[in-house]
Amino acid sequence: MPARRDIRRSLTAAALDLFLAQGFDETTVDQIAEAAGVARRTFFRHFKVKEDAIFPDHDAMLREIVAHLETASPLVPPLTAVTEAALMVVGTYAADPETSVKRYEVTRRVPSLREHEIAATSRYQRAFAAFLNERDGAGEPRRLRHEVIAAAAVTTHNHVLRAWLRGGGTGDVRARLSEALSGILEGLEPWLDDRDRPRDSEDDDVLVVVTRRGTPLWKIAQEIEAARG
Amino acid sequence: MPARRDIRRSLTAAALDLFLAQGFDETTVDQIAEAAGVARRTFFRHFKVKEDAIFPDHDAMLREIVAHLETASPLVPPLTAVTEAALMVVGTYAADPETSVKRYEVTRRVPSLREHEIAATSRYQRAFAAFLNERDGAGEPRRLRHEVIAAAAVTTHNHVLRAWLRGGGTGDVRARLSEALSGILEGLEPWLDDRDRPRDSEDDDVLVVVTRRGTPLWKIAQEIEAARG
DNA sequence: TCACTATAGGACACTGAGTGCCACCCGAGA
DNA sequence: TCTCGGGTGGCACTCAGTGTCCTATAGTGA
Repeated sequence: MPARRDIRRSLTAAALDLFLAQGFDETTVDQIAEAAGVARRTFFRHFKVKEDAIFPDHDAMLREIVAHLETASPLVPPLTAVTEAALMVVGTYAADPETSVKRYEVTRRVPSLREHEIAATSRYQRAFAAFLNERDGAGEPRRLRHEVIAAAAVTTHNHVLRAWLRGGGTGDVRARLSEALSGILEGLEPWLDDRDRPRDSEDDDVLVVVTRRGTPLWKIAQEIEAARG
Repeated sequence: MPARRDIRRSLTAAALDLFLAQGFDETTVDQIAEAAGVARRTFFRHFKVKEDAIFPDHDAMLREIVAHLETASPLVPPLTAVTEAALMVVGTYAADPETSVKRYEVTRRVPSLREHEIAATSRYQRAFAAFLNERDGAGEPRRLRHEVIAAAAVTTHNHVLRAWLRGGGTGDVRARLSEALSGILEGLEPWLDDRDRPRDSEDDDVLVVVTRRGTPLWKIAQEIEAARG
C-alpha cells in the first residue's frame, strides 16, 4: 500500500494516462482506483468529482493567489500584483511541462473537462477583479473596468499558456507571459486611469510630504495615508 | 397530452419552479417530468443534461449570434457587429424579465448551474474572437488583442445583465448595455488599432477612389477591396 | 512496550443521472 | 388500409457520487 501522501499523486497519474489512452467517458472511476491500487471510495475522498482528478491543485492555487493578492504591499501597483499572481499560476504549469501537455491534450478533447477548466479560470478572474475593487475603488464606473482588466489578464494568461502547451511545453512560459501581460496591461493602464476619475474633488488637492532622505519607503507611504485621513 | 412544441416549455417552467422551491440537487428529473406531465425519458430527449432545463435556448442563441456575425456586412465596423450581437443576447433576457430573474436566483445559488452558464458565455466569447480574427487579421500580435476585446465585450455584457437581474429586471437593459459597451469598446478601439499595425508597409499607401456621386456604398467597398488585391 | 486515539482507507449499499432499446401512437401520404 | 417516420413511454442498465460502518495504521503519552 502506498504512503498516504502518494495516493493522490498516483490517482492523478493513473487518471491522466487512462484518459489519454481510452478517453474520459470511457474510463470509470473503478479503473482509475484499481490502476492506482486503492478502493473506489478512496478516489472520492481525494476528488469531489471525476473531472478533478487531472486538476489536482486548482483549489490550492486559487487560495495561494488570493493570499498573495491580500498580502500584497500597498506600494506595488495593483496591476503589478495581478501580473505576479498570473505568473504564479503559469509557474505551476511550467513546473511539470510534460504532465501539463498531457493534461492539455485530454482537456482539449473532452467538453466536460473544458467546462471545468473554464470555471476554474473564471474563479481567478473573480479574485483579480475583487482585488482591484478593493485596491482601486469599487465605485460603479470603475467596477466594470476592473472586471474588464481582470478578464484581460486571464485571457492573456490563457492565450500564452495554450500557445506554450500547443508547442509541446518548450521555452520559458513565464517570460512570455510576463512580456505579453506588460504589453496588454500597460496599454490598458491609461485607459483604466484616465476616465471616470472624480475631477474637481479633493483628490486633486496637493499633498506635500517632507521627510529625511534615508526614510524607508513604507514609512513615507504610511505618512501619506495618514495625511489623507 | 400537450402539443409537441409545448412540452419543452412546460418542462423548463416546471424545472425552474421546482429548483426555486426545493433546490437543484434536491429536485430529481422524475419530479420535473411528472410536474410537466411527461415521462422521465422524454426529459432527456429535450435536454442533454439536467442543467440544460433552465437554459433552454443557449445553443440556438449561439447559432444566431454566429450567423449574425458571419453575415455582417463588411461595411459595419467589427466592434459594432460585436455590440449588436451582445445586444441580441441580452435581448432574449429582456424578452421575459420575470423568468430571467427567477433563473438568476437559482443559478446564483447552484455551483453546477453557474459553471454551466460560464461555459455558455465563454462560447460567445470564442465566437466574438473568431469573428474579429476573421475580419481584422489573425496575426499573432492581434489575435491576443482580439481575445481581450471579446473578453471585454462578454464581461461588460455579464456585468450589465447581472446588475439588471439583481435589480429585479426593471428598466431597459438593452439601452444600458449599449451605453456601457460603447464606453468600453470605444475606449478600447484606439488601443486595438494603434499598436502592432505594420508600419512602413504598403498598408500606408494612398488609395484614391473616384466614383459617381450616386454609387451605392457596397459597390465602392467592392472596388476598394479589388484595388487592394 | 503497550494501550489509546485520530485519521485515512476499505466494503457495501443506495440514490439518481444519463443511455440504449424496443414497443407504441399518431399523422401523412400512397 | 397499409406503411412510414418522428416523437413518446417503459424498462433495464451503467456508473457517478454519497452515507455509513468497519478496519488499519501512525502518532502520542505513560
